[in-house]
Amino acid sequence: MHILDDLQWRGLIKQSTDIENLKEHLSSGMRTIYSGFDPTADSLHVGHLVPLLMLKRFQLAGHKPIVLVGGATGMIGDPSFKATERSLNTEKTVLDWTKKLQNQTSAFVDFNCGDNAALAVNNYDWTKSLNVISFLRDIGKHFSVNMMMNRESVKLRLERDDQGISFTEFSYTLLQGLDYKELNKQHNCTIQIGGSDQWGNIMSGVDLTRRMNNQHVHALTLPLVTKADGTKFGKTESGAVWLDPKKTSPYTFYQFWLNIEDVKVEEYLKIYTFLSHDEINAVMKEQNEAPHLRHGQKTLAEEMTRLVHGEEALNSAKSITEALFKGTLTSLSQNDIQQLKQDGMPFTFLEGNEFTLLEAITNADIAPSNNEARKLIKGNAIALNGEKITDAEYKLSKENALNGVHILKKGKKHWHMIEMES
RNA sequence: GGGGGGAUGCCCGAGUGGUUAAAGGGGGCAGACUGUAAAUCUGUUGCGUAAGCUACGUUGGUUCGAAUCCAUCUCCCCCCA
Repeated sequence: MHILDDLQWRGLIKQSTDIENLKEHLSSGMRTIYSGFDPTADSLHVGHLVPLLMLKRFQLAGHKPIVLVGGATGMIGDPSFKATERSLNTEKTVLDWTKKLQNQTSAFVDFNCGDNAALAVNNYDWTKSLNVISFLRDIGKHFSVNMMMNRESVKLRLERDDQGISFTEFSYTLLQGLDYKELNKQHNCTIQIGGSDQWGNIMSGVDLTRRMNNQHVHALTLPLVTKADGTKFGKTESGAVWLDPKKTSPYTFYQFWLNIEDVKVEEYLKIYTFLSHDEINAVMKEQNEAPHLRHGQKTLAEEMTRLVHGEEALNSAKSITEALFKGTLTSLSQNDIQQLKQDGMPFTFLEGNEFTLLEAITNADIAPSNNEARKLIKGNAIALNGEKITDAEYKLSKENALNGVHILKKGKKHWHMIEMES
């Protein structure tokens, strides 16, 4: 099967330059393909995973991926579809984040497989020595401001009467355009992929490469992944779902996928996993026959957790899930509890040997204030060691603990372990 | 350089001297139903047990009383040059 047909089946193609041409281009040799990631935070999140895994898909199909981390573009800020101007991060921050993203991205493609081994680059390398005059003369001359202003991606910023756009952000697309042109020159890169919001920036590169390198290169964008309600995918109540286990624990990560809405399971299996068509069809057959068993969600959660955090972390995540949602808390052994703690269940140690429920909740940061904690307790939202408690003054001590700890549950699925002095 | 508009709670947004901890919507959280799903319905959403305290860009002022009036500063937007 041609890689493009597979991608099409997975719903991974949104827009592209002449698709027949691109298909032929991919069939007729090993191609070099790139995608860029700007350091806008100290970790990637599940949204970044789509293009990153796409690079991997191309690598598996025999092509050579380049993972670009935007040390330079990250200094400027991409205005595409952003409603407001962003404040600039300091040079030190960007540098720090750049390093972190470089480490993260390298886990998803193979840098050691011969001819089509992946390459990691940083656009800071070819922009740092650029001087203003040559940038404006050599690069800037190829861009029409009229055209740039017509871009859908900056329309919001040009039309809203309470928002503007700085020259800094407006110029962003020139830098990204330059990246493509450079990678084409240095590595004969002929395909760039990115989210559909990147179409404009990618086209800047396609145009610039044609003008400066006299090369016709390709562009391919991926659809924006959304939730069932149409909003952006990858957010939970506590923010983005990060790939960094220190920011989003493997257990939380696993749970995130396990909680996917039914109507989205098939879509995400196709977009995010490397399961074959047959495997996905088989999973969905089971899912549709018995949706309440959530075989689809389970498969998705397993595949993703294994991919991002590894087999061991997956097993931990599964065992916590098992203990919390299947068994009864009172049956947990001392060992199980140690395991839960190790596997990343939120944990707080309290100094003292007796606390009211209210104190325990606020001290463990389960609620931001006493007021909030009271509301939760009154609202029947708190369970202690498996039993609902509605008395804020209920006393927690060593005596009524489970093997030395208290396990608090807020709502349906937020757990917290509390240990106190003996 | 000149002229005009604006800054309100997580976000959008109403409010133009007291009944405003601040309408409405979104989002969040929680409850019911369920399958750790979706949809729906309900409650809640500054801090404080409470009295009360702190809040409407900054600082100061007018007033018995200000998010609302005046001055100042900061920032943003639009138009003209």
